[in-house]
Amino acid sequence: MHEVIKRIPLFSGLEEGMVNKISEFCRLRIFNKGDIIFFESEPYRGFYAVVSGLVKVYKISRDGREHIIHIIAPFNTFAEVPLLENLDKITDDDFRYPACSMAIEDNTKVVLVPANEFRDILKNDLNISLRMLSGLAKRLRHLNHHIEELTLKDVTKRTAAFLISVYENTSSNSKLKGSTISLSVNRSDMAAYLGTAIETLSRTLSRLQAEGIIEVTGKKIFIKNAYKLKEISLS
Amino acid sequence: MHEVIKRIPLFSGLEEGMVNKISEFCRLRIFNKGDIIFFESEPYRGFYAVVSGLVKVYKISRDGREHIIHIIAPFNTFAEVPLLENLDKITDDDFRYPACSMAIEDNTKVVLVPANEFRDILKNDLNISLRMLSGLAKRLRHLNHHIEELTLKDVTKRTAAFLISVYENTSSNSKLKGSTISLSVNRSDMAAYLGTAIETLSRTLSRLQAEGIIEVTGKKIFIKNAYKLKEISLS
DNA sequence: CGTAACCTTGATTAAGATCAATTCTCGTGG
DNA sequence: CCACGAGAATTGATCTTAATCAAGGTTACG
Repeated sequence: MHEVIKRIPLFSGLEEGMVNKISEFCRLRIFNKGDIIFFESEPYRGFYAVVSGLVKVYKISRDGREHIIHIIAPFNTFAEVPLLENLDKITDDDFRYPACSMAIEDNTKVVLVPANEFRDILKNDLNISLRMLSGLAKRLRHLNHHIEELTLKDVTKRTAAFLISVYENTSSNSKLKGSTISLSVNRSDMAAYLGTAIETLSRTLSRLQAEGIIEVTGKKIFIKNAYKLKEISLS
Repeated sequence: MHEVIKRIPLFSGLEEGMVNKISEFCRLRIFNKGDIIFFESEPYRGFYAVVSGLVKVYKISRDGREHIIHIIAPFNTFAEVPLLENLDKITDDDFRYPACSMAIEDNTKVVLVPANEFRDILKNDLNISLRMLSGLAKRLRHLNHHIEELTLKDVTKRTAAFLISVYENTSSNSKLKGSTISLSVNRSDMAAYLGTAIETLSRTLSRLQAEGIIEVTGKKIFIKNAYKLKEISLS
């Protein structure tokens, strides 16, 4: 556990004593694809850090539609909000998870950081508190961006932006010529993240392919014209 | 300035010395309706707290459509993200505001909290850092909720939810019988916040009126059936 | 009062959701 | 190794919501 904790940016670089202290009360949990990590409104236990695999955080509407708010990659944390909103409170009486989360890959490993124990540390450690601030600020920026995309861009632009972001985060060195990205999510999750229907996403990808910008083979997508794709995403 | 600073929740209850120190480098600014406080991409100076009046934080699309991310009421802060994202950095070289903001009432008073000076305080004061954490967490919850509304609910439900939230935050004691709320924003801003067009919003309000749920008179709206309105917002 | 900004209503259009039918993919067992 | 079947993805047809275009009506304020 010690080694795992050290790899989480929120904790990495802390002095050994502190890492040990934190490691003591954290718990490793393993989930398979489709397993629920927590439901919305479930009593709050603490926040999580993904160690390996992939996790989605999402909301479900009354009529069963799903919207994915975040897709959490390894070494990122999620579900800190209920903890931080109520730092004063001694007991966490009625805190609940504000969304659902689910593993979307088999053998997804996550660390549970229990609220009560961590709160005590946070309230006495400026360093950790500042790290959490940075983390939350990044999350806020991401959400702002997500809202901007959803409200000001159509499905084609959002799709292009999504592909470009995967493309740019895939650190392939030869980006000038086309390269292949491999999506870590299926169409259903991609659509739920982009705020559209599976069919609409499918059509959009087909159209981008017909226009010679990408080449789709299941979860592998060959980016033939990154420049044009970027142009679409920004328009 | 001292008295103003003390009324901002982020700072209230701090010891006098600290309040004085902060007051020293903050600057009060006054804007009229329609005045820009900052543009997107403008170099970052620091964050703001609204003292009186009303401020909107918004994004503009390429083709000129506007989406309002937040409407900031007195004594709340905005634009902290660039400060917090980069606490390590000594100089804030290339930090920019990630959205635009504008006063939407005449004589809107805001306090500018300069980034460099405040960063030094923040990095040495656990108390303030914890307060900022709570503030950001609340902001995150609000954004999550905003995204949920935008993606999972239609315009009618979003409008109902907006009216109900104004209704519930207006601490009129007699909520059982109908009561009148007075919107602080015009139709254009309300539509931009709800992610719809002015005309669609207007039609939606007319329909709710025709159904006997509300009674519209400009910015005054009489809530005739709060229960039904709430029901719509949740459906 | 007069004018400009704001709001409402009507008609039309467009984007995307939904319903329906194949087709594709991939893991499993024969 | 191949055939099968279930889930995933694509494609087509149609419908719905809300955006856009256009024209009046209201309100606020000098």
